Amino acid sequence: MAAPTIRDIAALAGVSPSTVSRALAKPQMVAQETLDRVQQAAQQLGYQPHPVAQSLALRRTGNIGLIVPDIANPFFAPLVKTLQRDARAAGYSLFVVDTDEDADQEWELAQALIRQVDGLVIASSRLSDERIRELAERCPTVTLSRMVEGVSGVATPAGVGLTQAVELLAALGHTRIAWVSGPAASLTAAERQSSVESAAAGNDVELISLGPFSPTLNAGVRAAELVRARGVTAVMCYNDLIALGTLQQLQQRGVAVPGDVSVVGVDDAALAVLVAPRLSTVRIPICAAGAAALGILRRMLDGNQTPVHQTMDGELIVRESSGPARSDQAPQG
Amino acid sequence: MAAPTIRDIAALAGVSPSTVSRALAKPQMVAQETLDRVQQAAQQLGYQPHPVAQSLALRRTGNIGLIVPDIANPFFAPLVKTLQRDARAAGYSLFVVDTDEDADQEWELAQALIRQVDGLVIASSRLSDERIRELAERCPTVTLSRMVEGVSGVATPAGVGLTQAVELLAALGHTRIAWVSGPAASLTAAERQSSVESAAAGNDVELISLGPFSPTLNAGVRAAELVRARGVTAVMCYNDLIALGTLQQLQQRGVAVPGDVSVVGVDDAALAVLVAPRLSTVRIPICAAGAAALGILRRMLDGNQTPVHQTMDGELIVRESSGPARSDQAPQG
DNA sequence: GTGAAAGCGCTAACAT
DNA sequence: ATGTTAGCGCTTTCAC
Repeated sequence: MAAPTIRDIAALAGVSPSTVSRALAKPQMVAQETLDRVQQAAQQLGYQPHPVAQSLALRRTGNIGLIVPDIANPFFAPLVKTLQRDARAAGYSLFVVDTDEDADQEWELAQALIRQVDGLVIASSRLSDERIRELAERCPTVTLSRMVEGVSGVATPAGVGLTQAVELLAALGHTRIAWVSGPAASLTAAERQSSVESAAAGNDVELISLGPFSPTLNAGVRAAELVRARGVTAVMCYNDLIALGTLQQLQQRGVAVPGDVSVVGVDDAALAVLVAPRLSTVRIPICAAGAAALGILRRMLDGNQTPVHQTMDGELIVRESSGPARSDQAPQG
Repeated sequence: MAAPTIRDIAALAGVSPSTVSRALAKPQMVAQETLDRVQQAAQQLGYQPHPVAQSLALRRTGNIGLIVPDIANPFFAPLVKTLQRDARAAGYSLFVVDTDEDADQEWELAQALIRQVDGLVIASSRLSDERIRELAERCPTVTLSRMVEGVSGVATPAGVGLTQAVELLAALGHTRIAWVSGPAASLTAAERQSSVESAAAGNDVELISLGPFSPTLNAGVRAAELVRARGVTAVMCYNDLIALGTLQQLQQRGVAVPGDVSVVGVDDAALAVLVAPRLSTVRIPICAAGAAALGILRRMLDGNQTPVHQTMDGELIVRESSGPARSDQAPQG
């Protein structure tokens, strides 16, 4: 019943435990004949190496950790999936941790995680630069959608795409645009907001900032009411979830999209094409960026110590939720 | 730079390593004064116990494993999230593994996982009963949305809700209904199909079975075309993802939902309320069932060995994607 | 109440 | 090419 150990198979094969270890890990270091005996014994006993013991001896867990704010967010879910696959292909297991978008919890979890993994990918962290640096000192780390000086990272700024979005809306005749901002604690949110602000300024559009909002559907529903009250003809949202909630609620209220108001999101989550009208959005290449982050991490684990920074810009995907501004718009106060 | 060990803090506190271990794990077993010294030393050095070493010594990892077919599936994502939270609250970490809906990979991953966790929750497994039993023998296991004799599990059959759905559609005048079936390899798919079949038989409705289809949006898009060709007035789908794909594609093709055809899914994923019309669907209480499974698992880890079986039925949630059958429907061959 | 010693299952020098 | 020894960091008898 108890799982067989390396000693059991050593006994059965009539060799020493270390020979078994060698035979299994480095077959070419042992005589063919011994190899056969060992393999046969292992086979016979159904031997499986004990990863915990290996970890302790090797000082290497074979795990890599991934910290995300919200696994259930359709933006992060595909990231988790690709990273798990990529990690596995590289011989690692992925240990995923969901922080519930809470900085303190993120810190706690990271602390715990750090000892059980060989490296860390931290996506959209809410941690301060100092704390991230502290983690990075104790464990090879690469940040995703966040850049910290001295720590490897892959940034995925939405700025380019957001500017494209503002330009598009301006070209379509929108002069007053609402911006539904993200969580106050999120750096990404701050970044996106300032991108939109400067794009608006540069395109002569008046920007009405609403929020902060948590990055959820429900928040979007709430946002929709505020948007309606402001009488804008277009609304840009911190992310697709908010945008979809807004979109849905606007329609519920009889506001036509894009007839009465245009809606633009950020992320290009899978559901963006699922709603009617399909959502125009700034696509963030999160999976590609995640893969890049993993690549950097692997290089670090192979000894390359110098921090690497990389940037992958988002771009606007125009779909049906954006259109020309209503010309018969009610006058504003 | 290297993390402090128990010996470092022992040295600093002027006691032996074993005392440190006791002080940290069982404070009441050491003198108050020693306790203080140890705690202070630990504090000072920023000591964090090494979970891998603890695991090896304690023969207990503090992890529980969760195997899901697809993390990115909006049906499973919330499950992962709740389980992670619940597990953490109970002092465990959750190790999640995505099998990509592949039985072989599931087997491989399970094998690897089993040694790194104290217990296993397997959701919607594609494994054979024998293999699940084999896993259960080696590691406390509870199945979710699947029942295997001799292994604890929480079932979430859709049968009740599917029957309600067929009854509803029949009452609304639908006499020919399409069933878009799930993956051939999935037991859940087989179960649901037979539930629908008997409900159809019992309600005098003709059932057109289509498929198998993979449980994805894209599959639903394909299914929509088949559905159209069959000239039915209602379609029930293996899950919400397929249903949403179908819904979307039908509308794209100018087929009104529910005016021309009614659409019903299974799961009640978060997006079901996000599309227009909102999707009528059989709600599967997956999070509650997951929590129950975790509860059972914890009891097993606390020594309770006898297998527990539990069932949580799905129920129909009626929304706007289902309505009366068209009366002017084209005659069928 | 505390320390010494053994051991969790494996790997890695170091001998031979 | 193989066995012996020591050790990864922690816990736990077993003495004292």
